[in-house]
Amino acid sequence: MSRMNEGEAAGGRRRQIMEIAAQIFARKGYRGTSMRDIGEAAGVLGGSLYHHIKSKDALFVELHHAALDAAEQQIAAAIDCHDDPWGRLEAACATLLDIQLDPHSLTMPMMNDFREVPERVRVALIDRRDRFEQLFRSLVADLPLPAEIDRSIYRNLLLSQLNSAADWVRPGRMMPHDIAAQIVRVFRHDDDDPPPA
Amino acid sequence: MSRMNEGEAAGGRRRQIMEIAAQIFARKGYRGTSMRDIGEAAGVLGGSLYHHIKSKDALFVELHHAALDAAEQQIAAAIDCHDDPWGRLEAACATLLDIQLDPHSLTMPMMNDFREVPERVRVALIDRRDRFEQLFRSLVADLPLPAEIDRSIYRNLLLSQLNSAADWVRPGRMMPHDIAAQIVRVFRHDDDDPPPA
DNA sequence: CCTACCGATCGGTAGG
DNA sequence: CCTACCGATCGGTAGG
Repeated sequence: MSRMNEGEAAGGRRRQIMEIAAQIFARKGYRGTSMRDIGEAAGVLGGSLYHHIKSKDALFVELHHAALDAAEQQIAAAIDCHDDPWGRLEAACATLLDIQLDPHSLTMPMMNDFREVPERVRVALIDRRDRFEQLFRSLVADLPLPAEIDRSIYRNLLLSQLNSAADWVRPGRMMPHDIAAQIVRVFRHDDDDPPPA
Repeated sequence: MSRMNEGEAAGGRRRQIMEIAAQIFARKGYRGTSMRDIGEAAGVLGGSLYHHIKSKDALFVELHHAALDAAEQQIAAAIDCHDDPWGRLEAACATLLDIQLDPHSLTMPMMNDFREVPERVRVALIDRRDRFEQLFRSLVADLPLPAEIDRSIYRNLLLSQLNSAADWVRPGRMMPHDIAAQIVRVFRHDDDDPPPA
């Protein structure tokens, strides 16, 4: 029993640190977060963190990858509940917004500012994000869009929308699902009924 | 004549430094840009810049304000050429994208990452940006949108779209005006002809 | 997990 | 505009 507690404490400790780090990164950005900040929030000195992690870079990349892994799973599950292409898109948007706007989700909101991250970190982040975006590539491919809309631009517009939502949404004033519904309302254009004048 | 050259050199020197700083800030962000970086690009040591500027904070705020001033003027001029609300919106989008995507425009592209900037700087930036966004508030107010679209969300979606365009647009692959046209195509929803089934 | 420290870099200044 | 420097802070390490 005491051995389990020790093991749990050690294993849980690393995860705890990761979650704390994720929240501070999300709030203050990569450069704005010092190892001493993370240590303070975890109740230890900055140097002590290096028994659990290899470097600040590695910590950040690991967090980013874990966040996208979790997001992919949640979105895939949400999509499966719908058959129609617009319903699937709205489910994906709502799930992603849920993640981006939940302050407890210790997840990805740092997905954006690639500019303040070291070069080697940036290539790892971009590579992972590109794979993530494949999911939306197929969602957009299934939409019955009018021919004059470029699907590549359309997908980028939609994704940058979802990524930057955290910058302007006032928490509590509107639910993520309502915002997702509004986004889909704006992005919805059907090709099926061109009124034969 | 030599006195004019001296005066021009001194006045032009400050402007030259501002333009150089703007480009580096735009590329590497506030925290990622050191005064020594700016100095190097200007051909002087970092400390020497302080004869022209008061502080890094003040320099950044001044650049931000000047960029928004210029953008407001250009957009206002572009809008004046159009009478129909959608044409005015597209002209505004095209002008703003021109500015955001032009690497020579030494303008605002740092408008976003408010997170890596000191507190007092952030409030100054946000305050100025809010005034800038009034321009789009009136543009959106004039649109004949369907009733089920929330104009407040609509405006925020559009603005975050324009702000983040620089993150995904591959320079040279598509002209800013074409992208603006696509954006307006996606955002265009008319209320005028609800087909009486 | 702490103490004690490293080399590097930062924004900024004095004095010329 | 430079030299020479300041105090602060950074990521990270050795040794216990």
